[in-house]
Amino acid sequence: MLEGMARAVPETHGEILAAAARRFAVTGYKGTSLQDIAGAVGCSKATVLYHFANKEALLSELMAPAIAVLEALDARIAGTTGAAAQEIAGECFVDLAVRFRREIALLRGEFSDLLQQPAFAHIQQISERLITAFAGHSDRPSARIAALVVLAGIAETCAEFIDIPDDELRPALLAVVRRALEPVT
Amino acid sequence: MLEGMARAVPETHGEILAAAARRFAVTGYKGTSLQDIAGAVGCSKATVLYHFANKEALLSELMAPAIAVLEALDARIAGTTGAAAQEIAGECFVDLAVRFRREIALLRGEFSDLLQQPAFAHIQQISERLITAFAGHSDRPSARIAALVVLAGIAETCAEFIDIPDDELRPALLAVVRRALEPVT
DNA sequence: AGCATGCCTGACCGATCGGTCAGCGCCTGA
DNA sequence: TCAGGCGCTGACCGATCGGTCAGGCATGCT
Repeated sequence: MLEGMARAVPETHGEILAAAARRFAVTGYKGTSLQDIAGAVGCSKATVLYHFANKEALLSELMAPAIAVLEALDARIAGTTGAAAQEIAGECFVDLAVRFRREIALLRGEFSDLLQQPAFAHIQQISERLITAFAGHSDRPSARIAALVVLAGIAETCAEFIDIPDDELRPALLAVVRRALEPVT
Repeated sequence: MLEGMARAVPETHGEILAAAARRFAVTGYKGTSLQDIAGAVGCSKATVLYHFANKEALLSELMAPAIAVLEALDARIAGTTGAAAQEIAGECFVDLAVRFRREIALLRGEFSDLLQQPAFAHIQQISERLITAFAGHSDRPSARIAALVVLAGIAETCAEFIDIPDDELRPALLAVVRRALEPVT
């Protein structure tokens, strides 16, 4: 059974995944039909649904790595408070957003819709904790507003700048975060 | 023919417009069907299409005031440069975003899609000029990145905080803008 | 009375969506 | 040699979308 042996042909699963990632990033999740993906791969729509139980399963598998890192981020900021929380959350989130630009791009605007699905239910809580960290655990509304501006702004900006190199995007974003967040009293 | 006379019944046009604004702000443009709107008003889908040529016409009429103010903003920032451009653009845009929160909310994520339509074609150019102004007309990539973070962050935040009073949201946003934008060299 | 006009509607249309299903060809192990 | 599973497909399904259309029902003018 030599499991190291190269399997001859069947890389369709991965091809579908890659094509879906490309199409979702441009047209969004709802805006991309299974037909579109199948066409990009060069197979039939039925083949897509042979490799993935349904459209949502495709999305889940596509988002899995990003979600794993997001959960790691959540654990990382769990014990922090004040200015340290702001700094650590800023660094980690910018890193995540830059790395997973494509995954963020495909959620454009559908974020709140897709979040409703049970598969992504806990992400809502994580983003809530992220905002709290960005606000330096301050109760002041202005702190929370600044936190949301930064969070949403970074996400949108990463989705927009998909082509420029990471090394250019990351430090610029980090600088914005450090400037924009309200200093803890 | 006494044109001042109160017309007896027919306020359906306005009711449809109001209901559409409410539904769009929650479900988005693409996510809201003409059925939904008709149901909210209490009339048939055919009635909606009797008062409006098509779905896009409904959106256009809904967005008209916001677009008018946006164009005024564009004219206002036309002759500015450097730090003055940042300050004026910031004040005007925050004002616009807060006032037209609902209109912004209904574009959530569909912004880039709807922008393609000829009716909103020039908005793309306006937002381009807005980013340039936020960047203080600097060519540095980091300045443009900061500008986009601020622009997108404000829009998203306004769409999120639809309930809190203007007087609370506006100053907080202005403070973030002044902090976040990269100082002109 | 008769006619026109404005507002509204149910029925219907073609297109597209996500998803199902029976069955095809092909490779492989017994 | 042949049975069986794997990858894949075209045809099809019900639902929903935006949009059309002929006609109903008042109201008001002549």
